[in-house]
Amino acid sequence: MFLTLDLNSEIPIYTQIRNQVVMAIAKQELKEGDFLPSVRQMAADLGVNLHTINKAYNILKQEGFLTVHRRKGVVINPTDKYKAEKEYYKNLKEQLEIITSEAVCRGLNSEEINKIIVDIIKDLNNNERGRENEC
Amino acid sequence: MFLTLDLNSEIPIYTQIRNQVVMAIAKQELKEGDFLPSVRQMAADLGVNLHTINKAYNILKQEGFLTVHRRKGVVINPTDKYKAEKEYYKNLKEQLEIITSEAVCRGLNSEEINKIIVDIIKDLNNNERGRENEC
Amino acid sequence: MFLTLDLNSEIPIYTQIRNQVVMAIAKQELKEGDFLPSVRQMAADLGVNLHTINKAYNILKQEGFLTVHRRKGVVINPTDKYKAEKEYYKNLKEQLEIITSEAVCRGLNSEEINKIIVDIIKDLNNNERGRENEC
Amino acid sequence: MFLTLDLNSEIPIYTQIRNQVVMAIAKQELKEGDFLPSVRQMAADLGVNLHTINKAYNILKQEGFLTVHRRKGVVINPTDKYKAEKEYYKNLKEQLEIITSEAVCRGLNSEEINKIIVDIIKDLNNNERGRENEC
DNA sequence: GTGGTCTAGACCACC
DNA sequence: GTGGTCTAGACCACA
Repeated sequence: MFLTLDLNSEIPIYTQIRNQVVMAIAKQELKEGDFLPSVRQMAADLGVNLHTINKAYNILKQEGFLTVHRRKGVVINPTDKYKAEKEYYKNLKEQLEIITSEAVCRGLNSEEINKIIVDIIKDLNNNERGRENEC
Repeated sequence: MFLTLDLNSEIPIYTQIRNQVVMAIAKQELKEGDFLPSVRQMAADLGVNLHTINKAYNILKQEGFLTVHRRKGVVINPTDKYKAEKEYYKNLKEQLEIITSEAVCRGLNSEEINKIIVDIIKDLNNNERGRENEC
Repeated sequence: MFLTLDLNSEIPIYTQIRNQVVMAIAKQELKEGDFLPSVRQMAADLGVNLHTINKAYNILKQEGFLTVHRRKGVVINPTDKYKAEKEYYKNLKEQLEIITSEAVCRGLNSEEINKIIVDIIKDLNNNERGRENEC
Repeated sequence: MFLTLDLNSEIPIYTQIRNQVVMAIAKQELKEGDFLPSVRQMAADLGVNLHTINKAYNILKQEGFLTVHRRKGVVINPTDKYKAEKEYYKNLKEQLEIITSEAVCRGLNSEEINKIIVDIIKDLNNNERGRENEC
């Protein structure tokens, strides 16, 4: 399983799960139509409470990343279900403003910050290719 | 005053204050040696409790952005007090990994994200120049 | 419980608590993974306010000595979380310069001061062995 | 003048002054019978409030380090006025217990701590000899 | 008048 | 039940 939790982190467990699912989609480890373990299954796998998994799935559902079927289980949505919209852009910009401002304060310049992002995206793609070669 | 709060936000008030001070430093609206309003003054201005401001100031103090004097009040530190260090880089990368992953999921590519950051930094500098011209 | 407060002391209560926890770790009365009483529990035990305990715990957390979990409570960290670093050495030296200077003024010599420290460390170890024998 | 203040420090100014006078006595920069500037003079020299100097001098007087004469001014006492007494030992030990405990927690051993103290005392003596050669 | 400490009591997020 | 946040109000230390 691709999920590793840090139970000591200050980040709520449900947020960690949500983030890792999103990162897995970005790396294409999870694609449209892929199933996620049931709430009970994942709760058992990770040794956490049902409610915690439930909350993580509900957030991902609300964000458009997946659909929860009563019977079929939890399925990753096609990408058009979570295309960036106006509100997302606004939110993204606000988050980046805060992070970028601090980075600028601490002496980083535009290129250094961009390099970090380019590296992150390169990593996402590498992982993707890696798995494709596996197949 | 440059501070605007969203009391309904999930982001704690003291974090909002902390973020806005950091952004003001990035824009050079606040520079080395500048004073911030006293704890009581800012609490009155913003209509929040004194302890909330205190917490925000203490976080900024701990992060190296400012110094708190018993008598003189609160002063912005010189930039060398909050230069990026190893741990900050690690933290920054982790934050950007999560944000970037979601952006990639939602169909943005490297250039689009970088453009957002370039624009943010441009804005920071514009504000800076704007104020300098005022003088 | 190993904590005794002097409410009339000039030393803030939260500092007294912090110091005693550190001393307990040095004596290995508290070890990695051990739990501390919950904020409310210790506040009740000591007859002080919850926020005072909270502040003590947060200082210890910031110093790396413990981790605060939302649900599980407060746990002592493994020793590698609070290994001496450069800044700590500088700070330690400054503190010892002041104390040592006064001791020298008052007629103590190097050997006498060192003997005090050797005795203190011996005591720390004795307590440790004592408890091990108990088991 | 041997006094350098850090107005940004969290240590109260009167404590800084007190500490530096004690350190100067330890280095024998100040000896029995030496005069200190008057309250007004030192306040002017350091650019601080009269009350601050007054408080520092009163603490030093109470600790036995100096005598304040109405007319003659402020004079360093002979060493027998501030010989270590029982209460001082108790206090010293308490302070060192806290500092040493933290040092032990952070991985220092007895020899490392003692080396720091030996070095400090060596420095005190070096300064002393240095000045004697000046004469 | 400044920040620092402490108390008391409330509501919320997490699990 | 745990810690986190926020409020309200008090007293003290510093300068």
